[in-house]
Amino acid sequence: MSALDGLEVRRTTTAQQLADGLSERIMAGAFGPGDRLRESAIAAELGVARNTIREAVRILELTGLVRYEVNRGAVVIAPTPEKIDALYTARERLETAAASRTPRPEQLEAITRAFDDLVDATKSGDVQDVVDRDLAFHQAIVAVLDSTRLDEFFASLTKELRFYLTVLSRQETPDEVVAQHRVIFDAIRLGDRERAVAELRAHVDVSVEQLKQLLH
Amino acid sequence: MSALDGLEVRRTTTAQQLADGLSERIMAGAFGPGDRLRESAIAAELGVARNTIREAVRILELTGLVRYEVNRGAVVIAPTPEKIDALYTARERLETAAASRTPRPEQLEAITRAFDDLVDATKSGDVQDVVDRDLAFHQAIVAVLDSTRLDEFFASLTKELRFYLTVLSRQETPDEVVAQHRVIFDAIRLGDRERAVAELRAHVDVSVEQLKQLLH
DNA sequence: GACGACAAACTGTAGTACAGTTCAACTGTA
DNA sequence: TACAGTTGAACTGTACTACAGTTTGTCGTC
Repeated sequence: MSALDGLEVRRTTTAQQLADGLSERIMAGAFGPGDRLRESAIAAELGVARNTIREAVRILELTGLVRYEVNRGAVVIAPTPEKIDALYTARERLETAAASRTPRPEQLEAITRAFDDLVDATKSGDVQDVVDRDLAFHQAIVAVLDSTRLDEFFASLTKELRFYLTVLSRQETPDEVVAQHRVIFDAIRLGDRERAVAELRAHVDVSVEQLKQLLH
Repeated sequence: MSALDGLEVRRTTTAQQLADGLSERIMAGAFGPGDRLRESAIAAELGVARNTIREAVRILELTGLVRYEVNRGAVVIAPTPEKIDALYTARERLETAAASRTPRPEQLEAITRAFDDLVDATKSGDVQDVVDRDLAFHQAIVAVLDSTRLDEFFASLTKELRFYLTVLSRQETPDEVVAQHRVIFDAIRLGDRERAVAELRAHVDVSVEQLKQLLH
């Protein structure tokens, strides 16, 4: 332990900080799906140059939260049934692939912790927290694949999904959430991979249908 | 069929075109791994403004070919043993997940076509072409997962990989290439999923070792 | 040969300018 | 009233200039 542990200079650019900040705001719903990010307005409000904002938004594009349209600038992504399907299909493939593997002890522990956290969260009743724990549980499952690249990719899917969930403010009873995840968790814990895969598949099917209904 | 089919206006920005062009050059080896992309030099040479180049490079970042370092600008990604491992692990997980599924007839046809193309390419002796067909074959396998998002993700891995392969100009006899892929293809064609998975795994192992040796 | 000062090259950011595009409000017409 | 065409404000895409702060290579010194 050095005396300088934790000390760190501000090794980041203005554009990066802006991107992080904007990302947060978008996730919190400050900009709705389909909204345009107007460069001059943001630049003026935050007191930075327009090209810096432009760069920040390009960084934001990396995370998938906005996309560029020619002559319209950055637009916050909006959920469509097709996008929801594509998102959940990818999730389902990754999670079932993970569930077909035998987790290492520490991976099983991580999944167990994630499940316990989820149960706790449902008791507290904080909807946003439940969503986060829910997604964290699934991330822990994917981690069994032992691939950082896939972890990252899944995290980006999760980020998109979390955004959709936020803006759609899904309503689900905590008991349902726990029940659905418990069967998955039990199957994994008991090493019943076939059932884990089947339950995951069913869980994803239910979720995608619920979500698509919210879009009317 | 409309009378205007295929008619399209040039709906793209300068920055996007620059990004495409730069991507091509990098892939072709005009910039080696670890090289910096100097903004003013490129801007001057191409007769565009520096901020346009900056934007183009941010777009490039999306494809994963370069990454930004604070105060050093854009740097072409360089292969390290860890990166190679991470790349191949992700590939292996996706491909084996795909190989555990039963392909639909048209997917099997696509795989067959890809394999035939690969065989043809080895006969012609064009190394770059062989690499392309090789990767296309694997992409066809991943397509069995039926997920556009995963297809895209795999394509991005492929792009990185192809770049590494190009700069390392791997040498392998065409016969070896065909033989390795034939066992995989045969297993898939015959519906022997277990063997397909095993052969894919072995193939990836061999490739990653070869590639890591090239890095010394 | 290691060290440190110095200079050159470059990035990060600000700010201004302007042509071209989008979009919504307005206008005239059937 | 419905609709086509026009107009103008708002905004994007791009260029150019400027400068502080950082990195890096070089050169002289110990």
